Amino acid sequence: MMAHSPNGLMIRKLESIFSLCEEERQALARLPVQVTTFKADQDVVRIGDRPSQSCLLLEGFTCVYKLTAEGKRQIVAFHVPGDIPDLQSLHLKVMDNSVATVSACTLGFIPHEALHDICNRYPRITAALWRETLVDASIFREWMTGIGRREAYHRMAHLLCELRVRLTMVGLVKDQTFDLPITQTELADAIGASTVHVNRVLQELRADGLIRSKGTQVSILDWERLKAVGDFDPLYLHLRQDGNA
Amino acid sequence: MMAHSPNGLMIRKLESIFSLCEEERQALARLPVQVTTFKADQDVVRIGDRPSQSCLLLEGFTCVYKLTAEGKRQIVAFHVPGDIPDLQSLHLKVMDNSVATVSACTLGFIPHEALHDICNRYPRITAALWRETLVDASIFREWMTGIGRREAYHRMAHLLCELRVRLTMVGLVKDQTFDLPITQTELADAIGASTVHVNRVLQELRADGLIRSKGTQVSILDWERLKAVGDFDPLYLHLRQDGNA
DNA sequence: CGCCCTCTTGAGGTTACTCAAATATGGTGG
DNA sequence: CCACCATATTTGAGTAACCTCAAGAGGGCG
Repeated sequence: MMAHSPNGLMIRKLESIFSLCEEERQALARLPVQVTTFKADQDVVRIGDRPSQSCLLLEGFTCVYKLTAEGKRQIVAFHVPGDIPDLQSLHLKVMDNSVATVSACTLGFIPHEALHDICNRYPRITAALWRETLVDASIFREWMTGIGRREAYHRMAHLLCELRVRLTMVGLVKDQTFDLPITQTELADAIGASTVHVNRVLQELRADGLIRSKGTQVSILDWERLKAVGDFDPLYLHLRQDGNA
Repeated sequence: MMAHSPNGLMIRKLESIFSLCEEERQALARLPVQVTTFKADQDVVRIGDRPSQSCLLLEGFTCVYKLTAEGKRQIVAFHVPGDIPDLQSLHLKVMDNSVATVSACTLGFIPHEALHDICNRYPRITAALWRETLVDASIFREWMTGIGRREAYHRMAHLLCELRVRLTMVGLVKDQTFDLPITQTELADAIGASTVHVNRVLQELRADGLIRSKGTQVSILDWERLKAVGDFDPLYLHLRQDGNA
């Protein structure tokens, strides 16, 4: 659907943060990226692993999750094309979470060595990657606030708002509609609710005329009201321009 | 109680991650730090602010919090001496959360300019500070997992485990006892529960012989069982040595 | 001594969970 | 193209965890 050159996706992303000079752009283009495809529901890295590479998501959706001793799962993040789900492993040797595909995915693996190399040479690229991890952290804070202090109905609206904005940034939203190949069980694990409750909350959002869904396609029928219901303020995404276009 | 030189605290912290060379140590010692004291319950920075400095916590406890539209508060992090609660503002211009003191505090403010300067000159210091923000993010993930998937009784045990380990790292635990000047309302905002429920959960932890408290002093009576109840694995804190000494 | 803040207790109500089963959907092979 | 299977969604009913409201009991400080 997109992502011709894996490096191109990354370059475009960094360009949205600051203007790269020619030298930086070429250094990024030279990064060795090993492209691999995954089926849905496969672990990419697991808690306890010590990866020697990070993965750039080129196509599809991934999630970051943790399990409790009781075997319950919490999804702490979804990632969309252009994101680097395990960038943290560049500086934290042992994974404290797992990363799995949600849909079929194309991933580009970049050796840590190459990333360290480019960071040592180009401080602005270091800053941009650091910034990426800071935005991830900001999203964690926002999700935590939702899980701790908002009801499930509002959390679901909030999540849909966030996905709509992030997918817009990478050109995956058309006519207020985007593909969301995420099951209700996965949505439940993300918002900290049961599958049954997510089902009821989604029905309520549909009944209230906020969204519509056909298969994996989700359409937002009333963006302003959905934002209001979700208590959604895109500030925490730290976008250049806000994604309301 | 500690922290003679503000810079000393930071140097000791970074030394626990990697060995600084003399030049790096001196550069850190030269960082301009403006020391200020705060009373309890005061905002240090607010959501929406665009700080030109970051603050190093020298004494006391601070928290990071967000508010929902309904006016409910979620505390997403506590910080202990040696932490830099708003280090993120070095690369994210607008604050997406507020930072407040929980107890009376001493803070050292360091201009972003000086931090950028030292980062440009010493890539290993950049890496260490980046790593700090990654550990913060790891803690967010763990808290989110707790709030989403563990019951309040277990979350409270988990939080006490975490504070015990982090305070041990900075020498603030003696005989399984530490000072915890955090009200039950604040604990409630941190674990995503009501004050009433926190009160009952604490009583249960005491009745179960896991902890004891006198005023703001908390003693851990059975570390192994508290860890088990809290489903606590210190992996996510990414310590050099585990804090079980 | 009295005030304010925090902690504690009780009671009733709500959100959301679990268990269980039925229905729909989508992909696959005959 | 259809039958079949696995997976996902939907529904119902009973239950548990937790919340809100309200009021009383410390406890530290001016």
